[in-house]
Amino acid sequence: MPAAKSSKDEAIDAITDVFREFGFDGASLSRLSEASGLGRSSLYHYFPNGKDDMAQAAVERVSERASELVIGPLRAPGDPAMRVKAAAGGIAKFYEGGRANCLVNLFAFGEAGEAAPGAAKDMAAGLEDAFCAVARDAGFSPKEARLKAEHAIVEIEGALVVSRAQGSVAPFQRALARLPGVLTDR
Amino acid sequence: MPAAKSSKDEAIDAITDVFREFGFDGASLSRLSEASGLGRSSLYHYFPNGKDDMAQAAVERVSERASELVIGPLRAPGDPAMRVKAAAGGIAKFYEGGRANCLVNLFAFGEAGEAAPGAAKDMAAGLEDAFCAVARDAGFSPKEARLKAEHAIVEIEGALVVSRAQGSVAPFQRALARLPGVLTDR
DNA sequence: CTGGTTGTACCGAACGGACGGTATATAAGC
DNA sequence: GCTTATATACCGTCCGTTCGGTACAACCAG
Repeated sequence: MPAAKSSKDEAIDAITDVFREFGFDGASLSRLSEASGLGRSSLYHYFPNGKDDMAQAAVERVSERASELVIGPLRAPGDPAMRVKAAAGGIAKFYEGGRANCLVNLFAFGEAGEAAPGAAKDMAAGLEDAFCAVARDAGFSPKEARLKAEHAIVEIEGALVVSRAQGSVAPFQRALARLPGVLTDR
Repeated sequence: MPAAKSSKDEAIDAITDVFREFGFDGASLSRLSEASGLGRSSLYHYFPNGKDDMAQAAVERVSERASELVIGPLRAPGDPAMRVKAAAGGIAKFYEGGRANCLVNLFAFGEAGEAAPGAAKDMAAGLEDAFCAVARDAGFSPKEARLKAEHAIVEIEGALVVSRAQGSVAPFQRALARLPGVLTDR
């Protein structure tokens, strides 16, 4: 099967972009409809529970990309520092070089139900686990590795906030450059 | 002057809390009215330009607190590392131990005009300048100090995001503990 | 092959309600 | 009486959601 993208599939891509740009509240049905090319009621055909369903689909889509781009490289064999460097490249792609926002941050506010923020949190937890495993491979104790993984997530989330506030991706790029040190240096 | 708090002054406190909890879009006039104890008309009496005025007042209020609690200690005389430790205590208070959110992050989304996000950005810039000065006192070049200051802001913003997502202030507390190292260690 | 049924994809219009904001009137303080 | 402050009622707009309905393909009975 050549995977012939369904129109729902394409809609999810568009919807995801809207959520990442405007957050949950800011992603109005009008915007979602326009971006996806589907009428309001068509959206409800695919997502019977409305915005919450759409947000959840967006998180799932984003989680898949995170798995491919970031967690994959982290789990690959090889030198931990090199794996982190590869993952940093994936992170840059994932966040469009620092221009895109993180759903974990975005869905923490607004009227989103429980499902989407929970799923976003799960995705972050998966990422932290992968960071943690790399730190352990670099020789750190489980406790140390867990802290280093948390530190890495903090740097990424913070860099996204700062980059967005300043309108420049430079802080994000610098944070990515720090990442190998954060995770593998004593 | 015993500063006899005006009713507008008290309203700003309440309004600020609402913005910090719900963000710009989430801070509806109903919520702002209820929290401040002022009717709609009174709010518009004090803030003729509506929500944008209120948001700007909130940023100003918050900036004052940041000056007292964080920038003040950073500018005090003494050992740089000690000054950072004192400032970390101020930051903890400022963010209610990690429970409160940062307006720089919150106002970067939603329908806020230009003024409030701009003012929030200015506050962050002031904070970064103060961090930068400490790093220079610790012996770093202007360029190095600037990067360290940015790094410090990144850690704080990121820690707030992670703490909020996880519903625990522990990541924030750990980031604060890292702060002296970030700013003064070679 | 045909006519009818069923299911899927999709749409525009409309709903009730909440939104940010305004107008007018009343009341209190100097 | 004038300014300041607050209440009531209302405005138009947009929100998320639902409704009624169309277009079309697939299936199935005769």
